[in-house]
Amino acid sequence: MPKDTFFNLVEEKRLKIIKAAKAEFLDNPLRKARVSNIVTVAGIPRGSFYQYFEDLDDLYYFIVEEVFAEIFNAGYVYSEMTDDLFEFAKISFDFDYRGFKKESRHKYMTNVFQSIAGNVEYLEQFNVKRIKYIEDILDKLDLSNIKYTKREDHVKMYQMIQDLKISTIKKTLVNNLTKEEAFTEFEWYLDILKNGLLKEEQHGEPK
Amino acid sequence: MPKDTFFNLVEEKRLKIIKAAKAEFLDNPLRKARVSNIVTVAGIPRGSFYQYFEDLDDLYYFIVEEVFAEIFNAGYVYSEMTDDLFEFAKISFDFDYRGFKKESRHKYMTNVFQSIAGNVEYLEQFNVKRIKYIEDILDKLDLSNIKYTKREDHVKMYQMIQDLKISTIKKTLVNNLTKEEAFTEFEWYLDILKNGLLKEEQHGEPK
DNA sequence: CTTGACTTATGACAAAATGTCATATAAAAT
DNA sequence: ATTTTATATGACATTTTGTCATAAGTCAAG
Repeated sequence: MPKDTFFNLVEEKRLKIIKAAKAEFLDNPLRKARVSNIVTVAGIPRGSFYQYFEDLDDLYYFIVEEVFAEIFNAGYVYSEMTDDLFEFAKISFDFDYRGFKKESRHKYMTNVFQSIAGNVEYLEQFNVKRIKYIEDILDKLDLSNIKYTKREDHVKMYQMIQDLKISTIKKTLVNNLTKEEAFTEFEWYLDILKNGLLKEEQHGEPK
Repeated sequence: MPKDTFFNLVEEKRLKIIKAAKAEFLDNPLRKARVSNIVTVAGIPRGSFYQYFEDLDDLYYFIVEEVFAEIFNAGYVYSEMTDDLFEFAKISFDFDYRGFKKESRHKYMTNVFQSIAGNVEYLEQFNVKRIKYIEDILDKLDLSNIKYTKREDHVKMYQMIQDLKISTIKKTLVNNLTKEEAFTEFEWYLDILKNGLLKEEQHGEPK
């Protein structure tokens, strides 16, 4: 977490630093980002940087927080548009997809994923927020057509959809899929989630 | 790719370098790994390092390759044990899970995921190998109980299972689940894949 | 066995980057 | 006004990287 000194700064200066940092992280994964570039662009002395932040990681995760907050907020907005789980999945897929494709966001988020994917400590605390978010969204959806009824099952189910969304988006990036292809793919996944892989006559009972 | 010079080295020296590198990558994500540590531990002059490798990344991805090759090979072995898709999924989940829990592997793989997760170029070339692997495995399985019949659908289906496996393992790490909990969770996912989320009377036709 | 072409080894070094610290400045409190 | 507290600053020691000129080794051909 940035130090108090940083939060005490006049807004203008604080925003200038954030802007410079975002620019640096947009161009580089954490591994290649440099304090020296940020202070130059922000026009602050090097010493000040270390008055505000523990180190580069400190600033980095602070900014990642901000971006996820934006994403969550967008989710809340979209959850007002439908109460059908799968419809919501598609709408938010659309939003996430476009967010990723907007050049600025896409490169940035790619770098974000790279940098946080294996940071277990960070993931741990992020997970708490994520579950809170999921529960909020679930409250707004009508799940009467779902065969599972426990809250924890619903959370897992939602996470499953979320994972598929992310992996579809990743695949889109890796394989350079068009928007239509990405959508078709995602809908294919949703279809399996709805109806299962097995032929109908083979279906067993849920546990 | 390491330079020819590296591959021309006498085996002993080559292995010493690989060993030192693995130790360094075990302790640190790529971001924190240092050439200086590796050369010290391996007992080679700094200049030599740059005779063998382009830079640290070069060595890193070379070693990652080796680890994935091991994982794939294990998959081939396990695919001899059953021809049922879901049974195979469970067996390989068990293997992957244990691999991750073996302290040495777990920390290492965590770092690996962190470092490659967002490297689109690397993922791109890795993806080709992955699909080759998936197709090999699919050939050994009996898929007559699956409602989808196209090869490309089978590949997607397999990737889906694979993604769930990985995300379950990640969740295990983040939430410190026991082996039993991890298994229950993974089986819950498989159940959805088999039978779907919707109540039976709501099932639609596959497209 | 010697010459020459090619490959490998080595560590000194310039350049880049980090994090610290003593000192200067400003702001707030008494 | 004076003291205390918070902030600003850039020089500096330290760490790390990647390069390069030179030394040493290998090996085939004459």
